[in-house]
Amino acid sequence: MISLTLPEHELDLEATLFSGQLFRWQRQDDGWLTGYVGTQRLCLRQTESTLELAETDEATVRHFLRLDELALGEQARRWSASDPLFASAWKRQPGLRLLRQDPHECFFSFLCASVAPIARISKMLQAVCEEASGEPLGPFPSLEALLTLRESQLRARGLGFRAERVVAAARKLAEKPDGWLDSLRGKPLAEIESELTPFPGIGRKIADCIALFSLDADAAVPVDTHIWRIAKTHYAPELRDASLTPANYERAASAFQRKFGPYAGWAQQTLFYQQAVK
DNA sequence: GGTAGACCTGCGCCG
DNA sequence: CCTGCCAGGTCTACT
Repeated sequence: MISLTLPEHELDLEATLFSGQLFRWQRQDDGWLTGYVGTQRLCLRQTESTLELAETDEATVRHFLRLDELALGEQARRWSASDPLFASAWKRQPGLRLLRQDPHECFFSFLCASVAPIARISKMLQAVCEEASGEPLGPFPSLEALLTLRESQLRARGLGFRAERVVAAARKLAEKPDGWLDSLRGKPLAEIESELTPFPGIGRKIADCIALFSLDADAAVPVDTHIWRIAKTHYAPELRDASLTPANYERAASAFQRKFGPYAGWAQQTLFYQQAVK
């Protein structure tokens, strides 16, 4: 087993894993948390400023948690100094990081996420895994396995109108070259959005979730109903009586990006958490 | 460019 | 116990 010591407020593992970025991690006995990044199983536990790893190599964990890429504590101090709303959200819940997920799982996770609470998203994804691979809690099924799924089968498992989208999106993804989704990592956000939104069931919000949570687009701000409300009341008051049209989505996201800069997506996650999860 | 409806379902929630 | 509404949106048909 490996132990890492982290600076204070650099990571709150539990809050991070259950902040609605991903939906299939499990709480085990003794405080261990387990989940997959691609086919690799991770087993993590945090006690105060110590992070313990089991069954897992350190490099994989650092890459997944993005530990060496952003000194979150310092960044949060600067954001707190310039914004009272962020300051209060961070004070209540420091250490909320963004993770680097497997784009494949992230793609299908957020395809299932529209108008569903987190508990239901988890349940739907577990059903998808069980139907495609027989293992509800195993690694996320490959595209080949997902291609065997039928809409009727997924509807019977509670996916609702998302069932058709999952089947159609998998088919469309299969037409792309191998590794296409991974190759989007690091591309400009606008390019990622224009590549993803043609997929059935993927609009701008879900494209931004995939970009932010798995493709390193740190400035992406997925404007859901909660972030929209925060934008209207705090960062873009001129939108107070507006509705969430595509043009206003852009204005809201831009307001966050002006306020928080190239890592606006990270700030957004802390604000979102206070509003929607906790 | 913007508005209105439809679309599945729930260890759901409130009255 | 039951109706009605809401939940991390997207898409389509209209104005």
